[in-house]
Amino acid sequence: MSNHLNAEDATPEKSLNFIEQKLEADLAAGKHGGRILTRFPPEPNGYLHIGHAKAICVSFGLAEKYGGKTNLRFDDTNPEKESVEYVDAIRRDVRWLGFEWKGGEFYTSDYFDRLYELALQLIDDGHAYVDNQSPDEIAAQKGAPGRAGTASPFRDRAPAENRRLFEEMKRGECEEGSRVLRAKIDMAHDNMLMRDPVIYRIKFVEHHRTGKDWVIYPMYDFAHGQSDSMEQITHSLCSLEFENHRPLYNWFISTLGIYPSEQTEFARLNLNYTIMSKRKLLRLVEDGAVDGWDDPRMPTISGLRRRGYTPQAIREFAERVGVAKRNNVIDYSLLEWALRDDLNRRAPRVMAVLRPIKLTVLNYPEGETEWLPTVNNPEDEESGTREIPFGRELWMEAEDFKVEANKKWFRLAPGKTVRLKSAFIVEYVDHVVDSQGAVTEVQVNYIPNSKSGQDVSGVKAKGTLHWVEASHAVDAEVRLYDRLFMEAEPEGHDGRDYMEFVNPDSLEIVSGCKLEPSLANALEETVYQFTRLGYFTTDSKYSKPGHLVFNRAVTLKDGWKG
RNA sequence: UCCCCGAUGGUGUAAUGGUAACACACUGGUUUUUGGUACCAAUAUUUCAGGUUCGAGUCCUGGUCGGGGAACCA
Repeated sequence: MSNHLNAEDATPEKSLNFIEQKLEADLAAGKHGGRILTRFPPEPNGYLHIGHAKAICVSFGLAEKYGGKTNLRFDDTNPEKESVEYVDAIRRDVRWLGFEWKGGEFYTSDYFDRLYELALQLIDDGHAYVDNQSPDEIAAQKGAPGRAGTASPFRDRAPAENRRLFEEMKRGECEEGSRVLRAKIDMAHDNMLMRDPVIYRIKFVEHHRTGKDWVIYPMYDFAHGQSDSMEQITHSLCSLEFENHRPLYNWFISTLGIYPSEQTEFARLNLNYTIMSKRKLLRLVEDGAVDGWDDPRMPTISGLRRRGYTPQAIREFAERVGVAKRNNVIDYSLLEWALRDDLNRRAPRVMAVLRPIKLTVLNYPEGETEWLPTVNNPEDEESGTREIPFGRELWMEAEDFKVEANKKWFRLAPGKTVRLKSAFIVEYVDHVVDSQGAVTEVQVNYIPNSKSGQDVSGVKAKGTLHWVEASHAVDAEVRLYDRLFMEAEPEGHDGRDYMEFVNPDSLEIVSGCKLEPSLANALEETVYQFTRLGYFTTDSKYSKPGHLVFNRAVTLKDGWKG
């Protein structure tokens, strides 16, 4: 191994994850003719979530890295739970993440004819049989881990009879549940999945693509590997839960003698304080615990998008999470870090006051306004400047004033002096309290020669506050979010339903917020930094020109331990 | 009870028989017209017991712990 201690420009070789290592080895060995073709195969029975985002980044990202392509394939073999709404949402989300399915768009349902032929081939070769037993009977004969199963009385039917019976199933001549087609493998196999798995079942259910054409549908195990094979997928990457399915995957491919796609499993993403199961997310939607699949608190891609997350942040997050075979639970803070890191560099800074109280500059002339220049983003020279109005009547954040404050308090309080961001230094004069004892107004004097950028006052102000000039302010509603679940692992409590842990305070709607005037024309899909408050974007569902609604994507990191 | 997989700081991920590293989080400091950012520093790691080897996180054996596995779901 070489080492580059003395080479200053030596970029450290980034180590490869185990799949990259396999890909490089396969490429070097000339496997698959040096071709890389992966696939992303969601079932259209729900919206994609952050866990899928990782899978997408892995399958699409790896193919991209090694000059290959990726297919998008909808694994639509169970018409009961699937719909075109989900198909459309999935296409939109993958594209939004920045990936194109250059290998093509496919549907397992497109292969129903071919799959049927393969089933016949299995039957003719004596590798499959029609079983007339009930689900309960079949289950009972499965045996148990460590205990062999027993053969179905129909296991040794002749191929010709099996073919006739299976054709009857296809023609819709049998009742649902009356027959299934089973692969004939080994009822004593250590892997329960190899104990003559059911591969076709009867369902008189209309399919969102094939309509009423079919009344028999292939099971996952009979459809997935063969679909991979038909598309000549070289590397079929999936999550660890399918490890037990790999022997079956390979059995069908070798028994059928079709293209040898290969399955490799990696650990799926788990995030704390949320859940990652389409079925469970669906329940949140159906029970009205959230405002749809794209509720900004949802870990769905569409929810994150509505919340203000960027594709870049999600992809960086997936990159940081890594690819390995060990089960993991990622800290939610890593996701937030990725967002802040991205937005810090790109988000325009603006000023907004969420919980306004009056800030009156006593020594500033009444009715006068001046426009002060301010930078759009200190991290980005090219973002330029804009002007914001300043006057006698301002709004300030209620929590930036305290009647009694100690030395560590940098904000406004009796005796304190602060800088108003991009404007002047002001010093406390007085404050007004209402009958409840709440402060409604703070009065200050400004120091005229302390103007931002040309400060010759010599006055030091420890703190800097955001503010908005009152006469030009724009009203808005702002939605603040907290984690959806109060428990780090809402699914990890035996005997307790995850719905019990839904955080009742995960949404806070704040109205009467005051924004600087430029925000009247806030752009959709632009995420702004509200100075000192966090990153916000207009809500795609509720925000309208006359009624602005902003979502807070994430707060700024708060280093103040006051 | 049987099969498969895994185990490295708080959380992830690397080290491919040769000095256990990187990121996030946490803590402290410097800079700062965002208590942000940036920068610096500090804390903290190989599941256990044997074995092979000059040398083991890595290989072998066994244990322990964790995950997955019996659906006419995917």
